[in-house]
Amino acid sequence: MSDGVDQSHPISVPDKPALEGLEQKWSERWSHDAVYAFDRTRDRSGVFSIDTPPPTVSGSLHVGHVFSYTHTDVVARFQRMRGKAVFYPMGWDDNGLPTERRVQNFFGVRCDASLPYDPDFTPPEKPGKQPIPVSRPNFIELCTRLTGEDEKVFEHLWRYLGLSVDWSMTYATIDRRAQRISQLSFLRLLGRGLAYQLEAPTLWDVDFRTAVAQAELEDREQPGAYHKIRFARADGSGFVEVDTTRPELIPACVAIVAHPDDPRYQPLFGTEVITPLFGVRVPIKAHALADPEKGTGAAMICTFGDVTDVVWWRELGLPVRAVLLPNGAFKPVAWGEGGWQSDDVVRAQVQYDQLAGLSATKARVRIVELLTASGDLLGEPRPITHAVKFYEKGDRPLEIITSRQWFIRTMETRDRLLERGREIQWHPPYMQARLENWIHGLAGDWCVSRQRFFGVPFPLWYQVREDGTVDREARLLPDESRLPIDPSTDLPEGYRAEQRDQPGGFTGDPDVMDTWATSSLTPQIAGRWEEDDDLFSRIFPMDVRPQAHDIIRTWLFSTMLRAEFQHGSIPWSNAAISGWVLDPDRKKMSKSKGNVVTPMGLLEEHGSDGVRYWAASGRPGTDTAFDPAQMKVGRRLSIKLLNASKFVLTTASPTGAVTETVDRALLSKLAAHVDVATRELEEFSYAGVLDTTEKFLWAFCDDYLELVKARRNGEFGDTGAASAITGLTSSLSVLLRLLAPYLPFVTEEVWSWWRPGSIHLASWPTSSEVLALIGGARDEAAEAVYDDVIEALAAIRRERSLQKQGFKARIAHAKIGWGAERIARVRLAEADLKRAANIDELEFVEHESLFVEATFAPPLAREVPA
RNA sequence: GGGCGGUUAGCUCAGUUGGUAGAGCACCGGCUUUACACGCCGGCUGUCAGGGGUUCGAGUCCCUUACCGCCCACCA
Repeated sequence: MSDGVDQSHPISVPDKPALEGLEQKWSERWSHDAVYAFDRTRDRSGVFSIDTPPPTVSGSLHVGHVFSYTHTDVVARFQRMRGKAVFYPMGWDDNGLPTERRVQNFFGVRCDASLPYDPDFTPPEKPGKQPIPVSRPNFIELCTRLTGEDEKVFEHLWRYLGLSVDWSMTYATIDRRAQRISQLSFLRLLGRGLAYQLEAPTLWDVDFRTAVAQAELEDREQPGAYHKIRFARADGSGFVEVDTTRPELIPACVAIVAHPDDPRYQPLFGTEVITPLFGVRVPIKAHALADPEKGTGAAMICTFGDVTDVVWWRELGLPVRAVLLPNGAFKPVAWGEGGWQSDDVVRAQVQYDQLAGLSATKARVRIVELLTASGDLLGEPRPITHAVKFYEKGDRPLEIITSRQWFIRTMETRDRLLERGREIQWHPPYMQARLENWIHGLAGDWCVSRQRFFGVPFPLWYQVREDGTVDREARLLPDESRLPIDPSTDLPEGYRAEQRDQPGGFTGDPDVMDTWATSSLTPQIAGRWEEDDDLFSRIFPMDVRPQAHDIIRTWLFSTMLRAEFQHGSIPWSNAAISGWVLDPDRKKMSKSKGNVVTPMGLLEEHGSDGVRYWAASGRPGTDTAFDPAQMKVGRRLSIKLLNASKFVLTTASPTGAVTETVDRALLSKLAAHVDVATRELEEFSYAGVLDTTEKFLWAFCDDYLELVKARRNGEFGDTGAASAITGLTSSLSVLLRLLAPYLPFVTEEVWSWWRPGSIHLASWPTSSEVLALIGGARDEAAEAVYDDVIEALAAIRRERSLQKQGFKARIAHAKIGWGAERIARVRLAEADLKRAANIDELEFVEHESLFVEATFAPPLAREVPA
């Protein structure tokens, strides 16, 4: 054999092999022996690099993680055995809102960015009723502390599952390196004009009080109601009726719009109406986005009720009349001289003051009362259900609020990214459509700033004018060598701490980056871009990005964007998209649905190999049902492997030339299987390979083992025995290595009985290695014999079953009828067949189709020892 | 409304370039057989979602309908 190991290693097979404890035993050994250490001396062509998804540590790991990370690990182990140096880091996504929320609840604190750092702060033992305000640096310390503990739990689970990660290369999305690279990349984009700051209407979560990006939206069906409102025409000639679901935004109304071809409104374009309650004159405008079918065909444009309002506002050149504060409450407004204009400022003030301070929901109730009283609400509100945009982590509908935010230019790069998407090999291929779909639907540049705390700060300051206002154009940028920096504590070059927030001084940018602004740089972070360029050149562009399909629009897309900007290339050559784990009732598994299956419990119950077996049977991109039955099957396969190995290795010598037809056939078939398996694994088709290899192993046990058992034990002489022993041990070695990526624990255990070193560093089997044992080529004649022998054996077994005879019952005389050619073939393995079928005398007769007659020896014969 | 998947045995799913429908689980029957009873042997199970077309021949290719799921859009 050419698996590159010492043949003289002593063999030691346990009496009662078992799976229990293998996870503990081997995960410790692998760690101790650094089996999965990345060899950074290899050049790019000798490396297989993986852009591991960093799991969110503030959530808990669930079955879905075990599922998809197993897929990646199978591929990693395959590539390692193929001889690649596998770059397989683990990252932790500990940055962002989920962590903030967890820290707030866990410690009972609240971040107040205006407070100074308190180096002696310790959180209370138990969180109090009132959250304690802490400074941003203190808050970040608490975040770091909590995520550090979470990460230990995660790492333990991953090791127990058997992920072949190089744990010395772990990163976190909030660690110094991730911060430095995020800030460095941002400054470079800023320098090239690819990042810019703009005051503009932005999607805004009023609870988190932050801007959010298009990619973080989701629609939710919400109850609402159409309110028919009348607007008096300014010339007194009647009313214009408008249906709205947001009557509370009437004070924010800046125009009425209808479709340019709508004959009902054509005569009115260019005229004015007066808003009810507030008496504001607003124009009637024409715009193609207005839908004559909706409501009355005339819509109220407010600043801002939804994203269409923003389009109308921009394209029609309308003024801003914003009423909402960042916390979602109606802001105070002064009407009249120097304030907002109205035909009746006294009334407007009286009406508006009843809304000021209220949330949108409460204001809606109040304004309906006011409109009813004034007679401007026509009829009853008509309840409807409609989709409303939410921040995916939020609880209240998004508002649109004008604020100053950082953006990364994406719109002009869209076509380039579509091309780049076609350079990537997608697994499965149809997932590429998700990316294209998303890119085609992009509505604007990527808003990357968040008004939060636990994230990567924007690395810059602004000058404060002598009048105390901030000059946003007078940016103070740090030297790249200082990164990472926190502008809330670090100082811009040439300034003193006392000048912070003082007239003539400076102030730090208060925002942090969107979590995807950091996550989009995982290849650069893991590969230590601009820190260890030698390493980076050996792993980038990476080989594969494994991820789920729901974050193609966020993580996959943004990573491609950053790689395009930073390197002018794709970030990886393959995208391996995993599906979800579904409940038995076909719903996505989630904690909120009360699926309390913990991964560790599963691993302990079914064994890591059993769980991995289930996971690896899920094909790329395909949602897979959570199925403990499959884990049991995997466990049985593992046990089978232990027992079959025990049988084979109990007599592992002397080996010799593979002379017997049955042995030659098995090896010939195995060689063909190895070729297919290798080709498919190169294409990430791990599930099919597991399926076919499992079937091969099962047939190996049930048929081949039974056929050669007696011969192996020496019943037909030394030559036949040596042939069988070579066939058995060689194919076992190959089968173990084929299964090693899937069942790393049990295969390692068996390997340790007879081979030195780890199976996971052994070479992947090749067909030439196997064929070398039978003269270097497939033996198709032997394979044909084998197929016929198996068919005959099955027929004999069927006959035995029909006669309700146990295996110990000897067949004194058997007659097989079959075609002449097939009889001739079976005769080439007659001795093996007779012994496997427990036949004393075997007679062949020519017959067009296969039949078997069996005369069993009298029951007395059962007592005769074989 | 646009896009993408899916629909095959009671369940979970395979079915490569068209060529007599498969596996595992479940179920039923038999078997203590020196690797394994966590096992072995055997058996039962189908209008391949519906309709139409191409073909000597369609689960497979084309058209169409229905249903399920996901992504996106719609939010007056």
